Amino acid sequence: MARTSQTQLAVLGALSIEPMTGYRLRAEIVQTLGHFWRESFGQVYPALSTLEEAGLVERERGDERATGRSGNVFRLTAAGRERLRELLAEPFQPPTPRDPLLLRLFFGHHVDPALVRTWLTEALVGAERACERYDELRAEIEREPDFATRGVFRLLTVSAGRHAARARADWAREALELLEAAGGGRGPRADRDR
Amino acid sequence: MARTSQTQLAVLGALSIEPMTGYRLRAEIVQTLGHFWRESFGQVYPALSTLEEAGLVERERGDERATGRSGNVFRLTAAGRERLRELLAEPFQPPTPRDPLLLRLFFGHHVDPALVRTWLTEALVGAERACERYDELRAEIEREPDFATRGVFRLLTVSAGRHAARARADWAREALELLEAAGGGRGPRADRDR
DNA sequence: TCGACCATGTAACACGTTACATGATTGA
DNA sequence: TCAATCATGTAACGTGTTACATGGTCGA
Repeated sequence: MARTSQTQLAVLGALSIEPMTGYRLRAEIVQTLGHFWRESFGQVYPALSTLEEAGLVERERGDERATGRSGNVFRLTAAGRERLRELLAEPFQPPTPRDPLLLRLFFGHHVDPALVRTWLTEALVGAERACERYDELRAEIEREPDFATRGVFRLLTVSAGRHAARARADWAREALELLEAAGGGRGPRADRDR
Repeated sequence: MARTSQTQLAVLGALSIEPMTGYRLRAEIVQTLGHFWRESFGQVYPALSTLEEAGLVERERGDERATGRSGNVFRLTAAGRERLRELLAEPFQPPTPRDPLLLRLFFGHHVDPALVRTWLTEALVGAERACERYDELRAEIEREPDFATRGVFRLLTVSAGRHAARARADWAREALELLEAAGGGRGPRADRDR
């Protein structure tokens, strides 16, 4: 139940900014919420139908003939806006994430040290790049006209990403240094423990 | 395919440390990998059966009568150990996580500023507590006997959690200050935009 | 006219959680 | 003897991804 509403929350939220087609909705989610959220077409379209049945969004057909036209524009109804506020007010708990890098790293003694270094280097580079993108994003947002209303909150989500990326980069660098110091750094040496 | 192997990887990895029952396996995953991984019983038992059929793990019955005995102990076979190395060597890509707090925060202008402050305060407190737990964990690991082999890698995963928690706490504090400064800090004031 | 992109939807499948049914062992 | 904990497994459900089928529009 808490889970079901997550997609609805994202969809209602996105439509609260502007009415759009399902296709564009998905694109906006990728573009704007992309660094902390994701939805696939397979979720967006069914969600829109469900929300329509519940009277939370309205479909405006661009044209009436056959299937495959210039797109249905969905807009929030008053009930939908109310529902959005309700969902936002509901309690939520962050799920323990699954981090594939850490899972592998935990069993790092089973693999070639060079591979472990590759993992960490990739993580480092990725995190550094993410940092830069967040800085650019921040600059963009500060230039935007609607800064006073939504801008602050958007900025906060970017800042969260920035902090996380910075931390990840720092960690990866430290980890590389620590492995170097621990002496596992020289040459491939797969273990034969136990 | 990449996904299916994730659970197998976790199970094989855990069994590479020590043979155990499904129940204990799950408990170890919660305890030891808990800050970056999770598996439910509903996944662990089927995974064990699958792995057994594939000859990657062996089941040792504690006792032969009826169902519900003192438990089946599973141990890695040679093939299982090989498979673990294979899985570890396979490429992987970290999925975009879904952060329910950031999703809500992004639409924060729709809700009472006091609620937003609650969200951030909870995030701050939670992250600070996590930091402390990570520090304790580090101390524990450094005292352990098998530090030389697995210890380093375990330490790295703890350090990753520590960095992430620290970053989250810093971010939450900054966010609270920023909202305070932005003047949204005084009294409930739900928006009536658009 | 052709490819890129906009657009809609579904079906199959993979992944994961929760709840339930069942029973043994152990220590208070 | 009673509760807690160890232990096994499944069934139902919900969530989420991928691939496919289909067609419109628009600019090169």
